[in-house]
Amino acid sequence: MYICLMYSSELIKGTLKTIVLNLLKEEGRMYGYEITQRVKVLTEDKIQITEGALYPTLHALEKNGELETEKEYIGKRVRKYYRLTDQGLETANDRVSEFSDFVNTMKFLLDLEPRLGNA
Amino acid sequence: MYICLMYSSELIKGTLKTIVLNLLKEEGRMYGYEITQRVKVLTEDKIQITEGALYPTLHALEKNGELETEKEYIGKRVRKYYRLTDQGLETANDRVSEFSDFVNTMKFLLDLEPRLGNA
DNA sequence: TTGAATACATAAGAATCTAATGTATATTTG
DNA sequence: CAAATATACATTAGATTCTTATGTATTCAA
Repeated sequence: MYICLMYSSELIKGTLKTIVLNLLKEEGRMYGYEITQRVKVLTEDKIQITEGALYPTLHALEKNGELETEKEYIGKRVRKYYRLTDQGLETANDRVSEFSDFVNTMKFLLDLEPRLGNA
Repeated sequence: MYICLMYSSELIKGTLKTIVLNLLKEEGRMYGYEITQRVKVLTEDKIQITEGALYPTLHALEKNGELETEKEYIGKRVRKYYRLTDQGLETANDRVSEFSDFVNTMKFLLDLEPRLGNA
């Protein structure tokens, strides 16, 4: 019996943007460190986003116009909150749809279940 | 409405080994070019494995003892058939289980459906 | 007061893929 | 029958994305 404590990084690759965009869609706004902790808790430690992976991704999404930021000071410590732009919301929806479609195709390919109708 | 002709390469990354190992598990033996064509047909062109991605992966899996090969000549043209070793079969099963588990976690995380019991 | 947690950031290197290129044989089509 | 397409292997430069490590600084708990 196969028990998985944490997914291979290989498997998670490429889903980081999808996860981040969707979390921001649900939560409204979040800051980086908060995202890493939220994902860790929600996935029972199976997906652990490192800061070295997250921050460059957030910066890239912001540069690309999907996210906008506002800084807040908690005492002397700065916190950078991210929220979706209109374009970011579109991208979030597209990414989740694409992932859902992809999973459907993969399940068919891996013979896990018959293909559902999503042509 | 979101229509997807082909998944972003980002999303597919990391699933190549899983796909290859599982196909070989189902088919017994296949050669490289055959794998690319089979995946293309089975996924209705949504996943297209390039040879530049496939051959290095096959070589790595062979080097790692997951696959073994036999050459066959079709006329003058060589064909390299791959099949799973015992270890490769184990890996294939693990990879598919891991993917299935991962999808379950992702669906919960993306709020697509409640988490199923696979702790 | 010292270690852990919070919170940001970057950077070198690894892994994996894309796109291009190369070689050669076989088949189809005009 | 010549030319284009398909079959079948392979490698390589470059891009992307991630891991691991490091750096800075504040806040909180022991």
